[in-house]
Amino acid sequence: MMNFAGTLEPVHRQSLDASSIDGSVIFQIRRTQSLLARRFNSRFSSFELRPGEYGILLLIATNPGRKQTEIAEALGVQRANFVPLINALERRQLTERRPSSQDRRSNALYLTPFGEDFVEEIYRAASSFEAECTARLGGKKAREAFLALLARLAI
Amino acid sequence: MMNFAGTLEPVHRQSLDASSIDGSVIFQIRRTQSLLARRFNSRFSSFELRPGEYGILLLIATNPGRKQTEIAEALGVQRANFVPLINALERRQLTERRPSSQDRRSNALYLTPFGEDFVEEIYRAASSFEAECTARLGGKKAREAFLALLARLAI
DNA sequence: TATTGTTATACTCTATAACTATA
DNA sequence: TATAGTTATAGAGTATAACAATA
Repeated sequence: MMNFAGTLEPVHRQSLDASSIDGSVIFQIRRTQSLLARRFNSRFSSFELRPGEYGILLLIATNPGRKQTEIAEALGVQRANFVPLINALERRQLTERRPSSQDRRSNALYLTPFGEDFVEEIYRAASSFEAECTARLGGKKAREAFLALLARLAI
Repeated sequence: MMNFAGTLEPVHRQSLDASSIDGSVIFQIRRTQSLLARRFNSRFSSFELRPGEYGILLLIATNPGRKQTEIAEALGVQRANFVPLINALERRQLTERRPSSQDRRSNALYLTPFGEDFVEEIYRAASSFEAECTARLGGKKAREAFLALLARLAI
């Protein structure tokens, strides 16, 4: 057969030949993303927090008072799927909805004081997680290069 | 608040400030992977083929006669979840299970002749998809660098 | 008419436990 | 006793349609 780095021939050895998928951007990004998500979840298991929920908290922290649709869109989550996520955070007293003064259709989202403390705490854990990623990548320059390549792919 | 590139302050402007998640490896790889998967699926919609199924076909093509567990493990899929995937491919006459001669517990996996033709066909589509990724990344050197960075992250 | 939040629903992907038949 | 394949099940994540309240 073939791979994406060049040509290929059939193989039948002791160890399985995975070069056809190892050289593929779509497969490798899928595998690495999946592994990183598992790593993140196990690291944050004590906080009972998934990457999506942490993203919501971060975005509300840096953008208090925005409506649900705006936060959801920035995260790439559809507004219908955002509802149970924000419900769970609200049930844990981390966030609150306040009726918007300008538009009575929308909810303005805020962190509670407890939520603020919580975000500060998990931010430290997230920073160390990101620092570990930076180390694996090979330093700050490699990290910037990696983020730039991800951004180019996503255009 | 803060982001992973440096320090941050609260913001409240017209457009939402997403720098806290845009500078994060875990969020950016998640977003890009999700976007690429959607792009792949829409590109391959005529083949009714998802990335995982295409991966199975590629691996069987390059490693005919291997047992299910080996193919599943190479893809990072658990053997329990592999069963419905290979069932679907077999129902479409793309692959077949043959009883192993050495070990009657295991199934040796093969492409059917029709499956061989099918893989050749979708390989052309996949190659153009990968070529498009290469172009977005900025050329072959950038692609190699990107795959190397993904591999470092996954260690 | 269009938008915000919501409910309901469905499909994929992933994770775990337990069963059977073989080894 | 361990392994290969299978079944069942449950949890995330994601997608679409439709509704009420409001613009």
